[in-house]
Amino acid sequence: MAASAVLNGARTSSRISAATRQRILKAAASLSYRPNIAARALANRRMHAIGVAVVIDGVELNHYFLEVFNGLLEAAARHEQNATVFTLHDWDRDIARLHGFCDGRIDGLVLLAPTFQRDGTVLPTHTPFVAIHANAPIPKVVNIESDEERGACGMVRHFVDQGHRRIMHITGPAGMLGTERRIRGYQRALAEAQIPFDAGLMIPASFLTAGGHEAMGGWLRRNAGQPLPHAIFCVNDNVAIGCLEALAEVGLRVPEDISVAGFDDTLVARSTVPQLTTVRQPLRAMGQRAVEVLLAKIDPGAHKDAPVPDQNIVFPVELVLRDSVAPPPVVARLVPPPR
Amino acid sequence: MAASAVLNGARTSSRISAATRQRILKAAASLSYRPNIAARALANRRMHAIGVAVVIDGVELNHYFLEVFNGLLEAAARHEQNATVFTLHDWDRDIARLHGFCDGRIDGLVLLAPTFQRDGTVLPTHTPFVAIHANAPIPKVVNIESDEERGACGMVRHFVDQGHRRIMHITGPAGMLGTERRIRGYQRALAEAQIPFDAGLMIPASFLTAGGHEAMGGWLRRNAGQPLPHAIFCVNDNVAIGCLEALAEVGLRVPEDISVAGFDDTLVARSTVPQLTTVRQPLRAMGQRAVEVLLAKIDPGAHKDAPVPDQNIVFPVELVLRDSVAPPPVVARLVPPPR
DNA sequence: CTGAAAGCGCTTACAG
DNA sequence: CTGAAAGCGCTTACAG
Repeated sequence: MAASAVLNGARTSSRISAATRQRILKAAASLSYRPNIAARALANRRMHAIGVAVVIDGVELNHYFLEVFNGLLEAAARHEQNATVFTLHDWDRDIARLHGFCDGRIDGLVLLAPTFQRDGTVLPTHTPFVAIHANAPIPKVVNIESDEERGACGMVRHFVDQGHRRIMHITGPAGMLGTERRIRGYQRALAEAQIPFDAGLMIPASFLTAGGHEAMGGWLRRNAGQPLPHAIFCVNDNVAIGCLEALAEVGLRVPEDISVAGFDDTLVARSTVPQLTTVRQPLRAMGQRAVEVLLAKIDPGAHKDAPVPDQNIVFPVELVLRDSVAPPPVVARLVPPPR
Repeated sequence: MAASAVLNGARTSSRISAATRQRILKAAASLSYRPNIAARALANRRMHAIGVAVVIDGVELNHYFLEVFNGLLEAAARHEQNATVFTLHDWDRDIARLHGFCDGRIDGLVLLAPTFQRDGTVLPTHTPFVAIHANAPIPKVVNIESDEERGACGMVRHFVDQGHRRIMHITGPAGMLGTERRIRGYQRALAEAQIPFDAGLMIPASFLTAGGHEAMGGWLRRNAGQPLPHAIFCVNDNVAIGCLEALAEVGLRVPEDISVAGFDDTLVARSTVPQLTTVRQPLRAMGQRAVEVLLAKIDPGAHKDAPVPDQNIVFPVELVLRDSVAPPPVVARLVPPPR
């Protein structure tokens, strides 16, 4: 008991005499004592570890994940928590594995961009959860999101301010909340500018670079000789990069011939040529906040200053103006023939 | 005892009658029993978790980490292990934290690109380790590396085959093994081609995109009007991207005016314009192998088919030829003035 | 085939 | 101020 009290610092109120304290410290040092975390966890019911569940397919660099994950790791380290990663293949199919993770090895779990399709998914009880970018509300789980509609609307407004009228939108997969919110923002900005919505200028992709490449490349092939859009708003930075690739393949210059914008402001947005104008989501801060909310949920007593919010947390977004957007060319361009 | 035997499958040899087996199974189901991992770990001395220690500064996207980490996660999942990430700031300063991690929460630890500078660093005993891309030998720790010197040599040979003679090398930080091995390969290929080594064509950078950008940008500014190199071999893909940025800033085209190659073949190498010619290290496979070696070290009995090797594991590298290398221009170029 | 018992290494009332 | 004791939820000889 005395050893436990001394070695754990002032966590307990019992008073230990200086003499025995020294005796214990010396013994611990000479034995190079290290507490066993499993035993401590068993007694405490606290692992000081949080889990992060995420779908990683490994096909393409997931910059989104890396940014959020960095934030999670930072916040976890700051609060002396470990972070353990659970990779899933599919949110619905792997729901059983999710239950398996909640066997005491973690104190709480961050669901990173969960897309449960089945209604009434039963999450493990007794394990606190928090979600980031959840695709649909999850009962009793706070979701951390950003004001994507406003971001999309702001970017399209920026296009309009630059003089663009024929504005294309490369969307994400159908049925995704992020996809829908961007479309709403896109349409709202068009309506404000009294630009009629043209369904032919909205083409679906995935969230991947390859998807953006295919979507844009295909459209260019099908529309050779037709008027080129003035500007393209892409559902995220990866898709924007794929779009840049497809445009480069037919010899179009960005932003001289056509403007392109992304969404997210992952670190790649700065390493494209030209650097990408995009909508910044504070992904790292969102990851940090997720950890803080989760810890408050795990131990409300220790986090009275920052209690668990009773509704979703919406982070603001901001436009990041770089080099991939410029006023449209004076002479309207046509789609060049495939090379 | 019976419950444990039944619920753990055939792990033990004791025979349980079908009747009690059913009774146990039914009870477990009706209670929706989940074993507590901490208690199991305490009894077993096995957490079924491996740790990954890595320095992440968070300033720049670490594609290298993401690739290796993906391999680690895949292999860990395949062997039913969790992977928990420990982020360090500095290998030497955080050695105490490293000891702290070895408190039973993990069964073994992967050191990802450790750079211990102090000699005789004392790693925790009783915890199995494996290293990837260690900067120096660590006693009793298998290191997983690749044949970087051969890769560097091969890439510079490729330059020579294309007709390049003035070949620049943007190196990594001094004192790093990876830096030195690439320099050795670079110099060997030059010697083979009887191209005299020119110290003015070897400029140091970091491992980061910003480092490549600065190094190349600075050199171009200092050498305006001088002959331009034919080709540039960069210490890794990130640096190559920074180099591409700096070249674009002064209006140089790759590969028409100058050729550029990277090293690693991280996924970004395919998303630059032009796509990057580079040396492929099988980073994902190296991550996977690290897990396998570690598991064999943790439990040699269960891995008799793949015992722990008694020396370092060296993966082969290969040249990946994309679009950033071409024969040099017919008319020699000069370094353009800064814009 | 079955189950009582000890032990894994901690923490925490609780009684001196 | 101090320390014996029970308990966290498992596993594993061991004795019936």
